[in-house]
Amino acid sequence: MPGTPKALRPRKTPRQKRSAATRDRILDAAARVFVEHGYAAGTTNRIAEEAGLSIGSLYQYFPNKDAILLQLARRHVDQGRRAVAEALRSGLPGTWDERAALLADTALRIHDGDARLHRVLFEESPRPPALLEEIRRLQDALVEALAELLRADPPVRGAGPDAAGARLTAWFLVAATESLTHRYLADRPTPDVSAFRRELIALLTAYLHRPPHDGADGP
Amino acid sequence: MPGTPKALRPRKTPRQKRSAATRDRILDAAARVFVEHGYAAGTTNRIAEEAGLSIGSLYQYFPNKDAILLQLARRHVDQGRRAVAEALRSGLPGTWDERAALLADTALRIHDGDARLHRVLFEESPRPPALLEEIRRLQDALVEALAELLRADPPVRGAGPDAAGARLTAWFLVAATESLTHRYLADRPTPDVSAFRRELIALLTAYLHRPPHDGADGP
Amino acid sequence: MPGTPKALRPRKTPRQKRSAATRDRILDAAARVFVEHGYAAGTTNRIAEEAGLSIGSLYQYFPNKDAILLQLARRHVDQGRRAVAEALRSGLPGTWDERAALLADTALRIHDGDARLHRVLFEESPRPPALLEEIRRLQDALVEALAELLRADPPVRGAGPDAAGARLTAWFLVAATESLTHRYLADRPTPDVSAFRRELIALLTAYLHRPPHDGADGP
Amino acid sequence: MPGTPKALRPRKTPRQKRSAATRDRILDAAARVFVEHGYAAGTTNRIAEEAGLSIGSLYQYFPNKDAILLQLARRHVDQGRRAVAEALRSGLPGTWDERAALLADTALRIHDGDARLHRVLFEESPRPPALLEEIRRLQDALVEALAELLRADPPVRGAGPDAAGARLTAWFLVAATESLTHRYLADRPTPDVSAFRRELIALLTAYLHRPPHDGADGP
DNA sequence: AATGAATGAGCCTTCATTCAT
DNA sequence: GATGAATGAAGGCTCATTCAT
Repeated sequence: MPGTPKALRPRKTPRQKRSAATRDRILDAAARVFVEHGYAAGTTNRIAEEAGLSIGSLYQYFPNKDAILLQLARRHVDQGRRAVAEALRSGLPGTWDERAALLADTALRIHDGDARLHRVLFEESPRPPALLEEIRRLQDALVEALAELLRADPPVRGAGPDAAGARLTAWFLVAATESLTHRYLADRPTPDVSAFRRELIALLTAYLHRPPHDGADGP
Repeated sequence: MPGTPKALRPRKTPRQKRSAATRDRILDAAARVFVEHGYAAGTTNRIAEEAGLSIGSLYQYFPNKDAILLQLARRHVDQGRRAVAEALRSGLPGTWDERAALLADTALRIHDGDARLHRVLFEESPRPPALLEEIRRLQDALVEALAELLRADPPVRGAGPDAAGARLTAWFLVAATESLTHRYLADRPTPDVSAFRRELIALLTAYLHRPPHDGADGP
Repeated sequence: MPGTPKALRPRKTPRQKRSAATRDRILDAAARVFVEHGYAAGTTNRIAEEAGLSIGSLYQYFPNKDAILLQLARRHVDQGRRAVAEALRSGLPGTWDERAALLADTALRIHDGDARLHRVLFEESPRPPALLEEIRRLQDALVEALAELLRADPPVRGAGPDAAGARLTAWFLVAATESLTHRYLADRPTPDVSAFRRELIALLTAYLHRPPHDGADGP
Repeated sequence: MPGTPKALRPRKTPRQKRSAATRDRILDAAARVFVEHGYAAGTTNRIAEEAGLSIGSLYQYFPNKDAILLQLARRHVDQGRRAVAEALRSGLPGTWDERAALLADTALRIHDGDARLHRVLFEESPRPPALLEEIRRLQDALVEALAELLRADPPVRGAGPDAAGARLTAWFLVAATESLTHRYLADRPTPDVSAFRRELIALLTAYLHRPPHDGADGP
């Protein structure tokens, strides 16, 4: 809009910027409060106080407590999505070992410092089905992409897995990576992250390169 | 106990027996209520009703809601402990593949039908540090026993892991088994339990038999 | 249940009696509070206090504020129904003049001392459709009965009104009686109730005995 | 006003004019909002929005919510006053039958389309005593004027009512007209307005022409 | 020991009103 | 004068816990 006097234009821009900033302040405060107290004991008043706002203001930005949680979860999921996208941006590495490392590193990057929040968001709180669906979609996309890759470029020569097998293997890769990272961050069996990382990659690659199944099993 | 003179039987026993039975009834009721409603919405009144008691009576058996939760969790942990003990009673299998299968089966047995309760108990509720400590001790014992076994009978010839390495590997075995079982029960990527079981065992054995690490790693 | 020991039987009876008494205490308190403050400002805490109970107890008897209002309204409607039924019990008087007097007296009896409450209940508060329906049914029944009577025993010789006319006339009788009684109790244009009563009856009988309509009208 | 030198035109007028226009816009908005949502749920923010103003601006025109209500009520009363005045402007009709028709028509005109607002203003909201007084004064004036007319020109030959009687009769005329109109608009026992009008006029005229009272009454 | 009515702190949320820009 | 973000008192309601019977 050239020609419009500068003084007349902004009008809403600074407000919206500030507004967005306040929203984020509330979300950050909520994250901290939920992490410390859990969902049930993370009261809206506490969140408002933590955010340095009155309770009334908080409710001008979010219609209710669950909306805060939902937004927080969405933000979290988005960060995950972005992390995955970014990891893939520069092209997938050529070997499965490198790919396993990438998986581990991405998981570590996503969850570092956020494991407790993740837990509150996705396990302890009332998650609306819409969010659940969104999460599942994200995970499914990842699993599906990995399964496709497993089929196109089988890590074990000769024994390309069938469709269902590839998907299950992909699910195991994703689930193991994420669950173990979570658990590591909660448990800290070693204070040494790189030791954990190395071991996780070892697990993933061993699993990927496992010799073909001979069919014998039983309790 | 026929033949025992009435007057000699301990006065308190029947009461205590009934008392213990009532406690258990309350705990069972609490388990059902927590599973259905979660911790926060699992009110003491609901528990009392489910147990077929008045709320007043419930409070004669437990000083407060958290005590119920604590007891429930302890019972759950005990069941885990017993399951592990029982698994070992008849002697450990001779091969690591069989041991991996035992691990997987025990995890499935412990959590089947109880995953939601487990979740409520250990993720959604305010867990007192004492309980956390207890859980950790149990897990540590398991991890330590496995580590010991790894050292005494290394699955990979020639390359016996050092002490710390053995413990980390043991932690991975336990954590992967439990986490993946959990996740499977929540996600159900396959409706077929035995497919999951087979794959989990494959993962564990592949990890156990992995070729010695060559030291090269990095992002 | 003859033979049942007296001491074992009552058990619940006294409780229920007390329970019902408490309900009534709450309703009475609510009536007073609503009359004094109106619906919006008649807070549940105020009602509880007026009833000499804690807020928690109040909510053990009613699930929410509207339920209190609804119950109060129903009680009021029931009283009206009973008043009407009772008025008719001893048989309807034989002349329309006496019937008009009965109508007026019943209205006065129903509303005396309750006009403000009536207003709060039926005009100022959120009335659930169910209640509205109930009220309307009661009024319709009354109107319909009167219309039937007007047809069977026309107050004006020769000019029996048609069906629709009878119903409209009946509606006017009922509405005028009730509305004017209400208004009188709110306005008190005369402190003398019997003067009002006389005039109301005069209005009703004049209306009943009005000469047949000649069809000419217009603004 | 062409020709008036700019410098001479009163500075304040345009502002005051605009100010008055804004006030009216707010009142109109309030009327709509109150009609749709009732008093309690008719929030000031909603009113401001409906008026196309910011909440801050609204508070520059009215000190608080009740002031809006008061002003609205006053405007409503004024309209009533004006309607009555206008009805009388062209001279009172010569017969009581025509006067009854005028009464009915005026009531219908005043309330048509406004019954809900009337209700909110005068029954559902906290009316300050000052307003109540004003309303009562207006009604009293009307009643008094009618009473005077009844005395000066008694509808029933020979039996001119005494002072108190005339006032009571006048009150009945006004109250019946208004109450029944209200009730009709809320109840709609006939969808046909003209049928209602005819019947109302019949009631009023029958009442006016009632044969003199013979003094006998009783319960 | 059992019962369940009673308690009240505290939660989420609304909305009239103020005030910095 | 206008704006709308900020405020916080207050309301409806829940639920762990107590206590008279």
